[in-house]
Amino acid sequence: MQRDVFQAIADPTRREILGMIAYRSLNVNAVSGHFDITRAAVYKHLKILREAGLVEIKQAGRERICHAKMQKLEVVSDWVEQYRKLWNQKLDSLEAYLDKLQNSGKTKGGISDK
Amino acid sequence: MQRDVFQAIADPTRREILGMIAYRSLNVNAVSGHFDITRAAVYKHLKILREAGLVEIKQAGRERICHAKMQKLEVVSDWVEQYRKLWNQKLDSLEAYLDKLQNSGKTKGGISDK
DNA sequence: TATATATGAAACCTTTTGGTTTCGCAAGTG
DNA sequence: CACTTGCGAAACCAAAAGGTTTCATATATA
Repeated sequence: MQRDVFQAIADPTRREILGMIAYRSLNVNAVSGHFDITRAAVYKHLKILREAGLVEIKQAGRERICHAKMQKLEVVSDWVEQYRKLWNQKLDSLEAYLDKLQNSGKTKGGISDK
Repeated sequence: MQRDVFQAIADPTRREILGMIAYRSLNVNAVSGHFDITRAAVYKHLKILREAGLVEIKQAGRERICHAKMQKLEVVSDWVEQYRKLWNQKLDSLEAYLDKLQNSGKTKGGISDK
């Protein structure tokens, strides 16, 4: 439980599962039917997604319906977006600017002085 | 090479490395110095980040300077943001709406008809 | 030149992943 | 009730991950 969302979405099969059920919940069989791997393997992926909070499974008769909880992706969004300014701007000029900073403030270490 | 960015950022150590060098490039030793694991282990993480295109390493004398290439995160941003509307809106009402859609169009399978 | 620094890479190890088979059980159905 | 469906879980496996130690090599420096 409380598995890392970053790790949960690292696997392409799991991202595909999320895409499948994002707008339309499906039962376990329907999900596994879209893949070439066994139902058991898909079930394991679902378990990992559940542990990350990205999927909830509710019983309906003998079926278990998989619901995507995409709001859990917000932690990923937050992490990525904090760096957006680093690639949204003209990177060349930004890098030139940062290089200047780096060359003027060498005392902090990291890159050894020559 | 051409390693998956999602998998590259799945590891917390690698995300921390990226955070360290995002605004200020560092040499390999400086990066590994911030972790309790061995330099060799950090070097392996750097290798994975490099293979994903998230880090570039340039030689400078006997040092190798690690530069973060955060624009590579855009593929992650794109994937996540396509689902933002699913959690930005009042989810309860959206889900109710989708449930209606689901109950009216049962022919497509997925959830078996009762 | 001898020594110290900064890396790269190989060999080896343990745990985690991603899969497969197999078996058991609960819930609908004929 | 017997049978089919839809799952969940266990046992087992090979490969990948994440680490460690060790060794070789290139670049500075005293």
